[in-house]
Amino acid sequence: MDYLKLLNESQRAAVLNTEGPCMIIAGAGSGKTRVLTYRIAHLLNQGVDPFNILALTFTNKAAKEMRARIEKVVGPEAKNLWMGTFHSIFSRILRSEAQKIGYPSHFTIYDSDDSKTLIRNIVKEMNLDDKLYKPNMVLGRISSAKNKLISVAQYLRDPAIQADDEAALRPKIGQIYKTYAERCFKAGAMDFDDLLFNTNVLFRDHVDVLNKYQHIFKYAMVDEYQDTNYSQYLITRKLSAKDRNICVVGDDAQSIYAFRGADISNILNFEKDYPELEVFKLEQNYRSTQHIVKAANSVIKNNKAQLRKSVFSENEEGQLIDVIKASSDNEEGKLVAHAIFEEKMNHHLSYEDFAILYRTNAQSRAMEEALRKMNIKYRIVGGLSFYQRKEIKDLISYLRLAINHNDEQALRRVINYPKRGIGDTTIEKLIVTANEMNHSIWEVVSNANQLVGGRASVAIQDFATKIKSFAVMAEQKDAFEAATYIAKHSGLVDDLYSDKSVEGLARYENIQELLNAIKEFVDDPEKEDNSLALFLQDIALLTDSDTKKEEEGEYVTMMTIHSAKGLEFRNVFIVGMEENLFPSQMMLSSRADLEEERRLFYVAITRAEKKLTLSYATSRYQWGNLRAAEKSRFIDEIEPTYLNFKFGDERGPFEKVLQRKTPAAQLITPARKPTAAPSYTPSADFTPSDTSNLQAGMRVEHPKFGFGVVAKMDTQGNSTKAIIDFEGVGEKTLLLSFAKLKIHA
DNA sequence: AGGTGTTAGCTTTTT
DNA sequence: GCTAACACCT
Repeated sequence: MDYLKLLNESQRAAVLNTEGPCMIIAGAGSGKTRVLTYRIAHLLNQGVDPFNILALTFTNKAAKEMRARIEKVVGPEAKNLWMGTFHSIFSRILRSEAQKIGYPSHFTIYDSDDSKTLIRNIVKEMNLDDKLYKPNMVLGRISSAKNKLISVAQYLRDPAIQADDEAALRPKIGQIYKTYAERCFKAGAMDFDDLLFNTNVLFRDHVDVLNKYQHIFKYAMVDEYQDTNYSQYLITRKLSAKDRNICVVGDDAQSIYAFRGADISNILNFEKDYPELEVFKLEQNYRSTQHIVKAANSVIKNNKAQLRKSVFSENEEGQLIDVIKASSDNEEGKLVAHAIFEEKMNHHLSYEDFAILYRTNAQSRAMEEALRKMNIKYRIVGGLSFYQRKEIKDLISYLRLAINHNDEQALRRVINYPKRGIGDTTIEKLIVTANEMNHSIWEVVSNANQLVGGRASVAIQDFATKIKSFAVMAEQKDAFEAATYIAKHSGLVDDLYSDKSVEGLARYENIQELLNAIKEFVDDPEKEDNSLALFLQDIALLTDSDTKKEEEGEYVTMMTIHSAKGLEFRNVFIVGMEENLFPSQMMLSSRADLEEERRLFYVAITRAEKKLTLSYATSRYQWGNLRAAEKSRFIDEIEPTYLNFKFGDERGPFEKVLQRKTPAAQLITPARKPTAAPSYTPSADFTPSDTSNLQAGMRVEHPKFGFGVVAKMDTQGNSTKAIIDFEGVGEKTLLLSFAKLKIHA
């Protein structure tokens, strides 16, 4: 196969330039993956050993695809490449070197749920205000510190950081970081950021290890380089310091992960680190029509911060970009569904040719409903992954605990599920004891006979024995046998099986599905290690898009724009083109944020090959409330010559209810204000009234919210809700059968 | 200790 | 419109 003939001049030059540092600036649709693929194939054909090539991607999917493509060119050799995400490659390396930095080789990887619960627990233990120290916020702060390689000690020492936290009225974040890190370490657990952070620690403190991997990775390639953070940048720099054969591929216009610590200056740093650098630019877009490419260019030129680059297309001019205006999110769904159906019929397409992209996962619902009504099959990428489901997490927690007894989050999850008489107070006690003695919780649990008195002691000892027996199974049997055994003997299967409700049945089936997945893993002939430990390692870094199997048949694909990066579809619909949604409200505060949002739009546009459609609605449900919406500024940034406006029903539900003289104030809930302390103190003699005859307009008193007026009553079946506008608090929806209300004449 | 129902808070995006 | 924590009851 003469792949060199399949490349244009600049692509070929990039492929042939295998020695020394190299940067490929690749515009959208310019054949970047193709270049990377052939570059690796070329290296292999020149006799480079696949074991000496490291290729880092951003998603498992991208890695898998690339490996498959290389395999087509060079054959099974491709299997031996070091190819994967930063997180998966370096967790693999960390496993084999774990002892050097004080971790067990079977360390657990905490997902963000684990991290957040742990932070929530710590905040509570430290008696801090959980309104101020929200897990998301605290974790974000810790995460960005780790991505910049700021250790706990440095964090506490740094006056600028401390001043920041104090100014934000959150001076204890450093302390939380400290406790969080200690607890993770004691639990033998690393979170996502630790995988990169600790890789840096490993390479910094163990030169021999660094040398070893420098020697292994003679050639390194990094895809989506614009999305790397400092921690990742430093890893690649260190690894390629010896041979300097590093090639990075990126497009600053598609940098959309700054929120996760990605730093565009890594590209600039790169030029400084390697003055002998060769730069290649891929500017011809082979994917999209001229209209689409030009529209994308007209959008991105509104950004100030960008590298010089001009993407062009020599494809057909193509159709104009349709803009659909709908009156509500439901109508938007309907119009999009119809448009898809028509396009498919008119052009004899498959549903596989269509993708619906949105800014937030929550937007998928309206689309789903509309597609279902039209009998159009769809598939959703992202959102809640299979491994995030409760019952799955429960079983996984048992498995994790069998492999790593110190895994605190797993232990807390299952120590009393199914119920075995170890209640909250007992668990509380265990934790306090563990913290006092500077032990992991497991150490307290497994020595319960000496450390814990009372009735619960026996239950705890039973639990410990059980876990130990699971560990034995995990060691002696393959993953499937061990997992099946654990599922049964933990009592989890019985518990689910006894629940005969529809949901209970679904949960039971999910457990079956997980066991099937483990069976598949065990049966894979290419795996030489079938252990449970390896299975857990494999799934810890999987995302939803990696999990879903390709189903039979034709499906419209739905996903967020972030997960669409790197993909292409013949017809693309970008929905929810509204102010405060896209661009997101949270990104309007700074120029940099807005520019990232604009790059995101650029990414979305350039996913389309032949036809692009944008849509927006003038009203939309958000958190169960109807809210007015406005056309996104991004639509106006596209040069109008490329646009074709279409309008749906001008008067949608929003306008209609408005005309039915319902006060607008009731329909449009203003953005949530910072909770102002209500100036109400309950009267001592508060006695609830009989509320069975409560009606709109009545004045009532609530022990917590104070005085208010009933705005609306809402009866559904046998439950009645009252929507009450409380003074100084705002609207609350209360279930009448439970709310304590006193009626004032 | 355990179960039930209530309520707050939330959504930006992902490894 | 959903989830996870909380409060109250048995």
